[in-house]
Amino acid sequence: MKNKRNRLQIISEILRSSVVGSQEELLKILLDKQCDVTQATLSRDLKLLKVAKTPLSNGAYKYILPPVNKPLPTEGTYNTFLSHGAVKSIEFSGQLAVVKTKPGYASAIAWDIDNKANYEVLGTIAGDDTILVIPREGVSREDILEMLNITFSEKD
Amino acid sequence: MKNKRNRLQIISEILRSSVVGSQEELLKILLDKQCDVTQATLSRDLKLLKVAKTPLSNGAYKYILPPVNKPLPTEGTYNTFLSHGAVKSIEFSGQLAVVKTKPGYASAIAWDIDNKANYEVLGTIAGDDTILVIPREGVSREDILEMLNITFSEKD
DNA sequence: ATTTTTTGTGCATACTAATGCAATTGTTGC
DNA sequence: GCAACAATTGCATTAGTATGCACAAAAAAT
Repeated sequence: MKNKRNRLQIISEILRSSVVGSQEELLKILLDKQCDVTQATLSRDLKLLKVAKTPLSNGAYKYILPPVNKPLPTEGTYNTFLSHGAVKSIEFSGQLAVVKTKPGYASAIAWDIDNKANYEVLGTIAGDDTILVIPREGVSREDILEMLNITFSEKD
Repeated sequence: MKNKRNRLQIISEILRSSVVGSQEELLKILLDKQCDVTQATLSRDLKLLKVAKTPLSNGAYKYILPPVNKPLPTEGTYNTFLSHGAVKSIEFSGQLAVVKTKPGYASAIAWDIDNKANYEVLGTIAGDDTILVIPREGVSREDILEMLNITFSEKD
Protein backbone atom coordinates (compact mmCIF):
# COMPACT_ATOMS: atom_id res chain seq x y z
CA MET A 1 0.00 0.00 0.00
CA LYS A 2 2.11 2.88 -1.23
CA ASN A 3 -0.10 5.87 -0.91
CA LYS A 4 -3.60 5.88 -2.16
CA ARG A 5 -4.36 9.53 -1.92
CA ASN A 6 -1.26 10.40 -3.80
CA ARG A 7 -2.09 7.91 -6.46
CA LEU A 8 -5.58 9.29 -6.87
CA GLN A 9 -4.06 12.69 -7.28
CA ILE A 10 -1.69 11.46 -9.95
CA ILE A 11 -4.52 9.72 -11.74
CA SER A 12 -6.59 12.87 -11.86
CA GLU A 13 -3.70 14.83 -13.23
CA ILE A 14 -3.13 12.28 -15.95
CA LEU A 15 -6.78 12.19 -16.90
CA ARG A 16 -7.00 15.93 -16.91
CA SER A 17 -4.08 16.32 -19.21
CA SER A 18 -4.26 13.49 -21.66
CA VAL A 19 -6.52 11.14 -23.52
CA VAL A 20 -6.65 7.76 -21.88
CA GLY A 21 -8.92 5.16 -23.36
CA SER A 22 -8.49 2.10 -21.19
CA GLN A 23 -7.39 1.09 -17.76
CA GLU A 24 -4.53 -0.96 -19.16
CA GLU A 25 -3.27 2.16 -20.85
CA LEU A 26 -3.53 4.16 -17.67
CA LEU A 27 -1.77 1.35 -15.88
CA LYS A 28 1.30 1.77 -18.05
CA ILE A 29 1.39 5.51 -17.57
CA LEU A 30 1.20 5.01 -13.84
CA LEU A 31 4.01 2.52 -13.91
CA ASP A 32 6.23 5.16 -15.46
CA LYS A 33 5.40 7.32 -12.49
CA GLN A 34 6.35 4.66 -9.99
CA CYS A 35 2.78 3.69 -9.27
CA ASP A 36 2.66 -0.03 -9.59
CA VAL A 37 -0.86 -1.29 -9.13
CA THR A 38 -3.16 -3.74 -10.81
CA GLN A 39 -6.14 -3.18 -13.03
CA ALA A 40 -8.40 -4.13 -10.15
CA THR A 41 -7.14 -1.31 -8.01
CA LEU A 42 -7.37 1.07 -10.89
CA SER A 43 -10.97 0.14 -11.48
CA ARG A 44 -11.70 0.90 -7.84
CA ASP A 45 -9.81 4.17 -8.01
CA LEU A 46 -11.73 5.31 -11.03
CA LYS A 47 -14.96 4.40 -9.36
CA LEU A 48 -13.96 6.43 -6.36
CA LEU A 49 -13.07 9.39 -8.51
CA LYS A 50 -16.30 9.00 -10.44
CA VAL A 51 -14.44 8.88 -13.68
CA ALA A 52 -16.65 8.21 -16.69
CA LYS A 53 -15.67 6.50 -19.88
CA THR A 54 -17.06 8.36 -22.80
CA PRO A 55 -16.89 7.90 -26.56
CA LEU A 56 -15.13 10.55 -28.60
CA SER A 57 -15.99 11.77 -32.06
CA ASN A 58 -12.97 10.09 -33.53
CA GLY A 59 -14.18 6.66 -32.54
CA ALA A 60 -11.95 6.28 -29.53
CA TYR A 61 -12.84 6.45 -25.88
CA LYS A 62 -11.69 8.66 -23.09
CA TYR A 63 -11.86 8.62 -19.34
CA ILE A 64 -13.10 11.90 -18.03
CA LEU A 65 -13.19 13.32 -14.55
CA PRO A 66 -16.46 14.72 -13.28
CA PRO A 67 -16.88 18.45 -14.05
CA VAL A 68 -15.97 19.94 -10.70
CA ASN A 69 -13.58 17.79 -8.81
CA LYS A 70 -14.62 18.39 -5.29
CA PRO A 71 -12.30 17.75 -2.39
CA LEU A 72 -12.70 14.05 -1.86
CA PRO A 73 -13.95 12.41 1.31
CA THR A 74 -11.75 14.53 3.47
CA GLU A 75 -12.19 14.12 7.15
CA GLY A 76 -14.06 16.00 9.79
CA THR A 77 -15.75 19.08 8.54
CA TYR A 78 -18.92 19.23 10.47
CA ASN A 79 -21.72 21.70 10.48
CA THR A 80 -19.73 24.19 8.56
CA PHE A 81 -22.76 24.72 6.40
CA LEU A 82 -24.92 25.63 9.30
CA SER A 83 -22.11 27.79 10.62
CA HIS A 84 -22.39 29.88 7.51
CA GLY A 85 -23.63 33.22 8.67
CA ALA A 86 -26.55 33.49 6.34
CA VAL A 87 -27.87 29.98 6.79
CA LYS A 88 -30.41 29.52 9.51
CA SER A 89 -31.57 25.92 9.17
CA ILE A 90 -31.97 22.96 6.95
CA GLU A 91 -34.79 20.47 7.13
CA PHE A 92 -36.03 17.65 5.01
CA SER A 93 -39.39 16.51 3.86
CA GLY A 94 -39.59 13.43 1.73
CA GLN A 95 -37.15 13.74 -1.06
CA LEU A 96 -36.76 17.47 -0.65
CA ALA A 97 -34.57 19.70 1.45
CA VAL A 98 -35.54 23.16 2.58
CA VAL A 99 -32.88 25.63 3.61
CA LYS A 100 -33.80 28.77 5.52
CA THR A 101 -31.54 31.78 5.25
CA LYS A 102 -31.41 35.33 6.42
CA PRO A 103 -33.80 37.49 4.41
CA GLY A 104 -32.52 38.21 0.93
CA TYR A 105 -29.76 35.64 1.02
CA ALA A 106 -31.57 32.71 -0.49
CA SER A 107 -30.62 33.31 -4.13
CA ALA A 108 -26.99 33.82 -3.33
CA ILE A 109 -26.69 30.69 -1.23
CA ALA A 110 -28.70 28.74 -3.77
CA TRP A 111 -26.34 29.82 -6.46
CA ASP A 112 -23.43 28.53 -4.44
CA ILE A 113 -25.12 25.23 -3.90
CA ASP A 114 -25.94 24.91 -7.57
CA ASN A 115 -22.45 25.59 -8.65
CA LYS A 116 -20.50 23.68 -6.12
CA ALA A 117 -22.67 20.65 -5.67
CA ASN A 118 -21.80 18.19 -8.29
CA TYR A 119 -23.75 15.05 -8.35
CA GLU A 120 -26.08 15.24 -5.43
CA VAL A 121 -28.29 18.12 -6.41
CA LEU A 122 -30.54 18.33 -9.43
CA GLY A 123 -31.41 21.93 -8.88
CA THR A 124 -32.49 24.60 -6.46
CA ILE A 125 -35.20 27.17 -6.39
CA ALA A 126 -34.83 30.18 -4.19
CA GLY A 127 -37.31 32.60 -2.76
CA ASP A 128 -36.24 35.41 -0.49
CA ASP A 129 -35.24 33.49 2.61
CA THR A 130 -36.02 29.93 1.59
CA ILE A 131 -34.33 27.54 -0.79
CA LEU A 132 -35.84 24.39 -2.12
CA VAL A 133 -33.13 21.86 -2.88
CA ILE A 134 -34.02 18.96 -5.13
CA PRO A 135 -31.63 16.08 -4.58
CA ARG A 136 -30.94 13.60 -7.27
CA GLU A 137 -32.62 10.28 -6.98
CA GLY A 138 -30.88 7.88 -4.65
CA VAL A 139 -29.06 10.63 -2.79
CA SER A 140 -29.62 10.40 0.93
CA ARG A 141 -30.18 13.20 3.38
CA GLU A 142 -26.81 12.46 4.85
CA ASP A 143 -25.23 12.80 1.44
CA ILE A 144 -26.79 16.21 1.08
CA LEU A 145 -25.64 17.36 4.47
CA GLU A 146 -22.15 16.11 3.85
CA MET A 147 -22.03 17.82 0.50
CA LEU A 148 -23.14 21.10 2.02
CA ASN A 149 -20.63 20.89 4.80
CA ILE A 150 -17.78 20.19 2.44
CA THR A 151 -18.93 22.80 -0.01
CA PHE A 152 -19.08 25.49 2.61
CA SER A 153 -16.14 24.41 4.66
CA GLU A 154 -13.64 26.82 3.16
CA LYS A 155 -13.50 30.53 2.94
CA ASP A 156 -16.69 32.16 1.56
CA MET B 1 -33.74 -2.94 -39.34
CA LYS B 2 -36.75 -1.28 -37.74
CA ASN B 3 -35.83 2.33 -37.43
CA LYS B 4 -32.57 3.41 -36.04
CA ARG B 5 -33.30 7.04 -35.52
CA ASN B 6 -36.42 6.27 -33.64
CA ARG B 7 -34.56 3.82 -31.48
CA LEU B 8 -31.89 6.36 -30.67
CA GLN B 9 -34.59 8.75 -29.63
CA ILE B 10 -36.16 6.17 -27.36
CA ILE B 11 -32.82 5.34 -25.87
CA SER B 12 -32.08 8.93 -25.04
CA GLU B 13 -35.44 9.40 -23.41
CA ILE B 14 -34.89 6.33 -21.32
CA LEU B 15 -31.44 7.45 -20.27
CA ARG B 16 -32.68 10.91 -19.48
CA SER B 17 -35.48 9.62 -17.34
CA SER B 18 -34.06 6.71 -15.44
CA VAL B 19 -30.99 5.15 -14.00
CA VAL B 20 -29.63 2.46 -16.27
CA GLY B 21 -26.46 0.71 -15.25
CA SER B 22 -25.74 -1.78 -17.98
CA GLN B 23 -26.50 -2.44 -21.60
CA GLU B 24 -28.25 -5.68 -20.74
CA GLU B 25 -30.56 -3.71 -18.52
CA LEU B 26 -31.27 -1.20 -21.23
CA LEU B 27 -31.86 -4.06 -23.61
CA LYS B 28 -34.74 -5.31 -21.51
CA ILE B 29 -36.32 -1.89 -21.25
CA LEU B 30 -36.11 -1.52 -25.00
CA LEU B 31 -37.69 -4.89 -25.52
CA ASP B 32 -40.71 -3.70 -23.57
CA LYS B 33 -40.92 -0.87 -26.04
CA GLN B 34 -40.87 -3.14 -29.05
CA CYS B 35 -37.25 -2.44 -29.79
CA ASP B 36 -35.63 -5.78 -30.22
CA VAL B 37 -31.94 -5.47 -30.80
CA THR B 38 -28.78 -7.11 -29.55
CA GLN B 39 -26.21 -5.87 -27.12
CA ALA B 40 -23.84 -5.27 -30.02
CA THR B 41 -26.18 -2.81 -31.63
CA LEU B 42 -26.78 -1.14 -28.34
CA SER B 43 -23.09 -0.68 -27.80
CA ARG B 44 -22.89 1.00 -31.18
CA ASP B 45 -25.89 3.16 -30.47
CA LEU B 46 -24.43 4.35 -27.20
CA LYS B 47 -21.17 5.13 -28.89
CA LEU B 48 -23.05 7.14 -31.49
CA LEU B 49 -24.91 9.05 -28.82
CA LYS B 50 -21.69 9.56 -26.90
CA VAL B 51 -23.22 8.11 -23.81
CA ALA B 52 -20.82 7.79 -20.91
CA LYS B 53 -20.90 5.25 -18.14
CA THR B 54 -20.23 6.90 -14.85
CA PRO B 55 -20.08 5.72 -11.25
CA LEU B 56 -22.64 7.08 -8.83
CA SER B 57 -22.21 7.91 -5.17
CA ASN B 58 -24.26 4.92 -4.20
CA GLY B 59 -21.84 2.44 -5.73
CA ALA B 60 -23.86 1.77 -8.85
CA TYR B 61 -23.23 2.94 -12.38
CA LYS B 62 -25.26 5.03 -14.73
CA TYR B 63 -25.24 5.80 -18.42
CA ILE B 64 -25.43 9.49 -19.01
CA LEU B 65 -26.06 11.45 -22.15
CA PRO B 66 -23.62 14.19 -23.04
CA PRO B 67 -24.65 17.72 -22.13
CA VAL B 68 -26.85 19.11 -24.87
CA ASN B 69 -24.67 21.84 -26.21
CA LYS B 70 -23.57 20.40 -29.48
CA PRO B 71 -25.68 19.43 -32.47
CA LEU B 72 -26.90 15.93 -31.83
CA PRO B 73 -26.10 13.41 -34.53
CA THR B 74 -28.60 14.72 -37.08
CA GLU B 75 -31.79 15.86 -35.61
CA GLY B 76 -35.20 15.52 -37.01
CA THR B 77 -38.26 16.63 -35.16
CA TYR B 78 -36.94 15.03 -32.02
CA ASN B 79 -35.62 16.55 -28.85
CA THR B 80 -37.14 19.80 -29.83
CA PHE B 81 -37.54 20.76 -26.24
CA LEU B 82 -33.89 20.39 -25.48
CA SER B 83 -33.07 22.09 -28.75
CA HIS B 84 -34.83 25.16 -27.49
CA GLY B 85 -32.15 27.74 -27.17
CA ALA B 86 -32.85 28.61 -23.57
CA VAL B 87 -33.25 25.08 -22.26
CA LYS B 88 -30.13 23.41 -20.98
CA SER B 89 -31.29 20.15 -19.48
CA ILE B 90 -34.08 18.23 -17.91
CA GLU B 91 -33.71 15.68 -15.18
CA PHE B 92 -35.97 13.79 -12.89
CA SER B 93 -35.97 12.94 -9.23
CA GLY B 94 -38.81 11.06 -7.70
CA GLN B 95 -42.05 12.54 -8.84
CA LEU B 96 -40.45 15.77 -9.90
CA ALA B 97 -38.82 17.13 -13.00
CA VAL B 98 -36.17 19.81 -12.91
CA VAL B 99 -35.50 21.90 -15.98
CA LYS B 100 -32.38 24.00 -16.22
CA THR B 101 -32.39 27.06 -18.43
CA LYS B 102 -30.13 29.89 -19.36
CA PRO B 103 -30.01 32.44 -16.56
CA GLY B 104 -33.15 34.51 -16.40
CA TYR B 105 -35.17 32.34 -18.71
CA ALA B 106 -36.79 30.07 -16.18
CA SER B 107 -39.96 32.06 -15.63
CA ALA B 108 -40.62 32.48 -19.31
CA ILE B 109 -40.17 28.83 -20.14
CA ALA B 110 -42.17 27.85 -17.09
CA TRP B 111 -44.99 30.03 -18.24
CA ASP B 112 -44.96 28.28 -21.59
CA ILE B 113 -45.04 24.90 -19.96
CA ASP B 114 -47.84 25.92 -17.67
CA ASN B 115 -49.93 27.23 -20.49
CA LYS B 116 -49.30 24.68 -23.14
CA ALA B 117 -49.23 21.52 -21.10
CA ASN B 118 -52.77 20.53 -20.41
CA TYR B 119 -53.09 17.44 -18.49
CA GLU B 120 -49.63 16.26 -17.59
CA VAL B 121 -48.46 19.13 -15.44
CA LEU B 122 -49.99 20.23 -12.21
CA GLY B 123 -47.85 23.30 -11.96
CA THR B 124 -44.39 24.79 -12.16
CA ILE B 125 -42.20 26.89 -9.95
CA ALA B 126 -39.44 28.92 -11.47
CA GLY B 127 -36.29 30.41 -10.03
CA ASP B 128 -33.79 32.21 -12.18
CA ASP B 129 -32.39 29.35 -14.20
CA THR B 130 -34.27 26.42 -12.73
CA ILE B 131 -37.83 25.24 -13.11
CA LEU B 132 -39.48 22.73 -10.89
CA VAL B 133 -42.14 20.89 -12.81
CA ILE B 134 -44.72 19.01 -10.82
CA PRO B 135 -46.37 16.34 -12.91
CA ARG B 136 -49.85 15.14 -12.23
CA GLU B 137 -50.11 11.85 -10.45
CA GLY B 138 -49.77 8.86 -12.72
CA VAL B 139 -47.95 10.76 -15.45
CA SER B 140 -44.69 9.08 -16.40
CA ARG B 141 -41.38 10.70 -17.03
CA GLU B 142 -41.56 9.75 -20.61
CA ASP B 143 -44.98 11.32 -20.88
CA ILE B 144 -43.47 14.53 -19.66
CA LEU B 145 -40.61 14.40 -22.13
CA GLU B 146 -42.97 13.66 -24.96
CA MET B 147 -45.28 16.45 -23.96
CA LEU B 148 -42.42 18.92 -23.83
CA ASN B 149 -41.08 17.88 -27.19
CA ILE B 150 -44.45 18.29 -28.79
CA THR B 151 -45.18 21.50 -26.96
CA PHE B 152 -41.96 23.09 -28.09
CA SER B 153 -41.89 21.65 -31.57
CA GLU B 154 -43.53 24.60 -33.25
CA LYS B 155 -42.61 28.19 -33.64
CA ASP B 156 -42.91 29.25 -29.96
C1' DA C 1 -33.07 -1.87 -63.85
C1' DT C 2 -28.69 -3.37 -62.51
C1' DT C 3 -24.59 -2.59 -60.27
C1' DT C 4 -22.09 -0.32 -56.67
C1' DT C 5 -21.76 1.69 -52.34
C1' DT C 6 -23.29 2.64 -47.90
C1' DT C 7 -25.69 1.49 -43.77
C1' DG C 8 -27.47 -1.45 -40.22
C1' DT C 9 -27.38 -5.60 -37.85
C1' DG C 10 -26.36 -10.17 -35.64
C1' DC C 11 -23.14 -13.53 -34.28
C1' DA C 12 -19.20 -14.81 -32.15
C1' DT C 13 -15.39 -13.43 -29.89
C1' DA C 14 -11.80 -10.48 -28.13
C1' DC C 15 -11.25 -7.01 -25.11
C1' DT C 16 -12.03 -4.38 -20.99
C1' DA C 17 -13.78 -3.52 -16.46
C1' DA C 18 -15.81 -4.87 -11.96
C1' DT C 19 -15.73 -7.56 -7.85
C1' DG C 20 -15.72 -11.70 -4.22
C1' DC C 21 -12.42 -13.40 -1.57
C1' DA C 22 -8.37 -13.75 1.12
C1' DA C 23 -4.08 -11.95 2.51
C1' DT C 24 -1.62 -7.95 4.17
C1' DT C 25 -1.02 -3.75 6.31
C1' DG C 26 -2.48 0.08 8.97
C1' DT C 27 -5.41 1.99 13.08
C1' DT C 28 -7.73 2.18 17.35
C1' DG C 29 -8.75 1.15 22.02
C1' DC C 30 -7.64 -1.24 25.78
C1' DG D 1 1.95 -4.59 23.13
C1' DC D 2 -1.89 -6.95 21.60
C1' DA D 3 -6.54 -7.79 20.18
C1' DA D 4 -10.10 -6.09 17.30
C1' DC D 5 -11.31 -3.69 13.55
C1' DA D 6 -10.86 -1.08 9.24
C1' DA D 7 -8.57 -0.08 4.87
C1' DT D 8 -6.04 -1.44 0.78
C1' DT D 9 -4.62 -4.52 -2.53
C1' DG D 10 -3.79 -8.59 -5.65
C1' DC D 11 -5.49 -12.67 -7.65
C1' DA D 12 -8.74 -14.99 -10.09
C1' DT D 13 -12.92 -14.82 -12.07
C1' DT D 14 -17.10 -13.03 -13.62
C1' DA D 15 -19.56 -9.45 -15.69
C1' DG D 16 -19.89 -6.25 -19.12
C1' DT D 17 -18.54 -3.91 -23.53
C1' DA D 18 -16.56 -3.34 -28.16
C1' DT D 19 -15.70 -4.91 -32.67
C1' DG D 20 -14.23 -7.96 -36.98
C1' DC D 21 -16.61 -10.27 -40.16
C1' DA D 22 -20.40 -11.54 -43.06
C1' DC D 23 -24.59 -10.68 -44.79
C1' DA D 24 -28.93 -8.23 -45.76
C1' DA D 25 -31.29 -4.06 -46.77
C1' DA D 26 -31.41 0.50 -48.50
C1' DA D 27 -29.58 4.26 -51.23
C1' DA D 28 -26.96 6.08 -54.88
C1' DA D 29 -24.89 5.84 -59.21
C1' DT D 30 -24.74 4.49 -63.99
